Amino acid sequence: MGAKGIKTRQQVVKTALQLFSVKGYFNTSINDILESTRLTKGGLYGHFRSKEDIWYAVYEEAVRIWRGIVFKGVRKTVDPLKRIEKTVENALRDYLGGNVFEGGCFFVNMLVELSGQSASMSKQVLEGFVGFSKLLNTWLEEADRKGLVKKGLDFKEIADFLVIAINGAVTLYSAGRDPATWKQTVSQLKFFIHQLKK
Amino acid sequence: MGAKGIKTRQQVVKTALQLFSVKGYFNTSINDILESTRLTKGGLYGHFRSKEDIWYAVYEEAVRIWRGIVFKGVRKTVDPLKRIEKTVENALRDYLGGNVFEGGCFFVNMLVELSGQSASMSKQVLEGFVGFSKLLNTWLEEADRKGLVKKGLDFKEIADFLVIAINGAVTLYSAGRDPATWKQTVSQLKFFIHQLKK
DNA sequence: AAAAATATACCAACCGTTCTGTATTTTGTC
DNA sequence: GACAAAATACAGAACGGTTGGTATATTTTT
Repeated sequence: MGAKGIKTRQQVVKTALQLFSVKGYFNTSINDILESTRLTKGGLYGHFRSKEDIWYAVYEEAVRIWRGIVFKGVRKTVDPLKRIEKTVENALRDYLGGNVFEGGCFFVNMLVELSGQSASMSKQVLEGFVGFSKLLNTWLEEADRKGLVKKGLDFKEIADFLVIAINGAVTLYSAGRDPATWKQTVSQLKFFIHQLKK
Repeated sequence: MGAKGIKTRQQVVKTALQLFSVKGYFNTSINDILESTRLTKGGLYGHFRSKEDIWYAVYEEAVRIWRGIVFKGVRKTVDPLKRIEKTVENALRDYLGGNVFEGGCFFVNMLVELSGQSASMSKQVLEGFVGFSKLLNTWLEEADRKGLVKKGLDFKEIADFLVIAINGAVTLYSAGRDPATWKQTVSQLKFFIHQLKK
């Protein structure tokens, strides 16, 4: 695979990512991708074996982008509660509010569309969310070990709730495009996290 | 329009509602509806002018069903905070957890799929959510007038947050089908509402 | 018999995919 | 660094099947 091929392949992935996020997977046709990339069918199918194949490549790219934004400046944050706060803020203000994907959040859109349609694809997305929740969970346990939070909290439930609230903001912001949606959620979740402190 | 016609029309709406909720609007074909209803195209297009026309009828039916479940036993609840609590519980336990629509929540699914695709259809769905939030808002103001809640609360923000959290639970429950998802959300939101009290 | 409901047959446009042929790069050899 | 051989990248036509929708004929209900 030469340098040229890699470049056009990346271009296809980049283009398909935006198209999938706006139009959805099923309602984005191969022709849509061809028109946006100025490729032809032969060119496209030289890089990907199928439409589903494109989706998996797009998913990986989306994860790469998402990680870069959501975990920016997070590793160096020592206080685990501050780290959670920072991550939530990044996810809502910079990722969601930053309109990184034209159609809102690629992952939520795909999760909703593919649930009950493609077991393997929706599983892939769902595992991403589960992994995110588990990460928040470990940070909560770290806060517990450091004696920063109240006793008797259900960390899994709290981590899940954070992910749930973020997801809810995504669905409404994607539709209404009112920045108040994610701003309010940041504010409410900061308050929520504050309530956990000792 | 005779009795027979009304009956088959209702049957189409009922069937299409389930299909749309599972497969989505675009990925449900007219043929899918025909196979499930054992009708033919001529029969179907005698009742509806277009696929979009079917969707609007389905939307109204979905609202009817949703209202029946979410507001069950709510009107007779005098305490506005209890009324909110009851509504949230109905929405998560009976509506979402009751698997009323096979594919999860029809409204959230449609909101995600139709945003940026059909302005008129997604607007219809979004207005439903806005209306729900406004209703919760009026109940919060009622609670305020009765001196039941703390001073200085942003009622719109709180009402929006409740809707957002419910929506987030919907997306994750629809995909994972783990009842813990909505149970945890009920628990967290009850706690959240409790915090508002004087 | 009139009216309503449904069936049949058909359309042009589009779907994802595969095929063959042809440029265009990349690579190995000198 | 020049040059041919090999590998890669791309174009474009064609495939069988499906899409939403329509016009007309037939059956069923009233």
